[in-house]
Amino acid sequence: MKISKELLKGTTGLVVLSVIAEQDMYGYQITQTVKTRSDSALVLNEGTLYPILHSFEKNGYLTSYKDGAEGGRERKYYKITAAGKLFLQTHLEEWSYFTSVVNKVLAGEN
Amino acid sequence: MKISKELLKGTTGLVVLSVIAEQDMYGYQITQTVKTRSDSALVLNEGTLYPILHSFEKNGYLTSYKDGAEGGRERKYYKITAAGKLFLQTHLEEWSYFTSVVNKVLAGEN
DNA sequence: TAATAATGCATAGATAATCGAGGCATCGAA
DNA sequence: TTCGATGCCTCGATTATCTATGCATTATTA
Repeated sequence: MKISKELLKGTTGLVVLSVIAEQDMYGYQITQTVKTRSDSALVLNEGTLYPILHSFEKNGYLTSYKDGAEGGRERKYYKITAAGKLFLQTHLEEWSYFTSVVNKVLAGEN
Repeated sequence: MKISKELLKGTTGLVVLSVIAEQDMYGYQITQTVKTRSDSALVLNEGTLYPILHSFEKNGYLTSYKDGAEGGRERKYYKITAAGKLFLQTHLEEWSYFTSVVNKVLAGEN
């Protein structure tokens, strides 16, 4: 199923930070991880991902370091910081609350 | 809890059509219904709502008629069409699928 | 071996949903 | 009579994301 891009707005940063929180990752790896886990329903465009990574690093939610995979080519890994974990926690709660509230409205409950 | 406006993007049309599907409503009534049901978490700005109503009417998902509440002031009511119901059904499924997929990625499942 | 696909990072202009602010009118209550 | 709530509407600004592009390396395959 194809998901309208408008629905995706606002969740991209959450998803990105969430997968990095599990383990250090580089950009391309993040796009593939998200794509695989979502059965290709969520596809992070590079034009969306890289600006987010840069802004998160600038805001102190991520740090980055270069590393080569056993003599292979160099990649830029991102690692979540304490501030990033706090930010993630806050936005996970926000996401949960948001979906419950929307579902409540859609269900016609008062 | 305050919800970031970015999260809201993409769900606004769905919410609007959903409440009108239950009963004919006028603009101001829609904002109040959504606000009440969401415990003030979702607030539809008029600058957001009215353009959506107009575009839905233009696209054939809604029709409108003027009516005065027992000699009271005139209001512009919106009514969902068959095409609107189909559109709603499709987007309800999309919303459901979207939240399940995001939750799956956030949960770290493969 | 040469072409092609996949990997990998990055930027720039265009798009579009929403916001914030404003305009205008009616109605009921203090 | 003034003010908050109701009621409809428009417009410019904001901003997350998209599409397209550029460039380099590595693996595959014809």
